[in-house]
Amino acid sequence: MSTRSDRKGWQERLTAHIRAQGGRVTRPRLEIAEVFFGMRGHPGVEEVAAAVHKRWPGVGNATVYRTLHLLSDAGLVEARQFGEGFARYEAAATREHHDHLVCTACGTILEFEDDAIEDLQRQASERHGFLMKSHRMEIYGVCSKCQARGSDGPAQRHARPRKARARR
Amino acid sequence: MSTRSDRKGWQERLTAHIRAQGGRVTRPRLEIAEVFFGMRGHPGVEEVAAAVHKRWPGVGNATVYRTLHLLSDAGLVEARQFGEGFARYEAAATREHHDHLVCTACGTILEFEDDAIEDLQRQASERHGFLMKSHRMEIYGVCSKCQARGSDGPAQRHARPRKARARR
DNA sequence: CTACATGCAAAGAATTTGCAAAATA
DNA sequence: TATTTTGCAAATTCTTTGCATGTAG
Repeated sequence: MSTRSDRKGWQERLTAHIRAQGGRVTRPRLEIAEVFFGMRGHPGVEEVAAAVHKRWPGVGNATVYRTLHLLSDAGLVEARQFGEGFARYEAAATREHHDHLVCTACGTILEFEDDAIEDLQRQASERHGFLMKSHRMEIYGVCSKCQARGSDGPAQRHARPRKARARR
Repeated sequence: MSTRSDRKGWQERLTAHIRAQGGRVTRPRLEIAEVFFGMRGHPGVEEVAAAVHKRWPGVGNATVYRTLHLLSDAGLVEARQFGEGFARYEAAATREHHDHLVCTACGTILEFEDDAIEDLQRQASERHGFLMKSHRMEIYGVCSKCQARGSDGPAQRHARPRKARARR
């Protein structure tokens, strides 16, 4: 059953959300959403903005930030923090809930779900009197490809953030 | 057994680490470590700096940042990201491993450990061919006190970061 | 027409870095 | 004394905001 926001419905869902707030369904908003939902992976704002500019030059970065927030408010998108010092976004509610496996060597991010862990998290919350609202979990390690390739090396995530490739 | 870095050993461990790098055991470094290990909770750099200044005015913030990194390299401290847009630190290796329960109403951070979850995380990693190096998990919700007090409200963590109380 | 949205540039916040002066070994 | 550190301020990086102009409804 149902809290679906798959590749089809974002248009209507977004329009509904905007109208509900007395807002306006504008060209840039639709363009940015269009591009975002066409992307794979967990792009950062910068990546989204670049993709948008490729198809619709003239759209300002501030609007990309603002629209991503809008999509987040609409529940169509979720912000993630992988400890890199900037936010990454992903389409929301693709599945019930999922966590991430982040390869510290190549940066690949795999998604996975585990109901047993979900249950234990809920139990742990209750054990401490918490009313669980949400949770996040990331496992950092080396993916099979990098293990085979023997590259345990670079792309240090975790710990000391804000240093990932500079780009200005 | 033994990867202990409790209230006693940080002095020697830090000194050893510094000397091993051909570095110097300086006044500010010891002062900052002293203050940090005397603090409770998961202070952000700002809080650490404030506490340091109270006892040793004249220490620059840059040095606090640099020393916290040093402590991290020495394995005495761990950086955490609770999605607030800034890093929090905690003394490392107090226990085997633990996760966090973050109250979205009052900001309290509780620690807990759960071996069963640890096991499942390892299993999930293996299932996807990952060599797990580390992992982090946070549960966001409302703590018992806030539930009783009926405050589900403010202190929005998660999602839209970088907006938490401004202080300059 | 009128309120909301956009773009641009400036403002902010957290963190890093350059450099001359200070301190350690 | 030779280097490493420190402090301060300036620079960076990501994100938010102010404001004049553009535009959906």
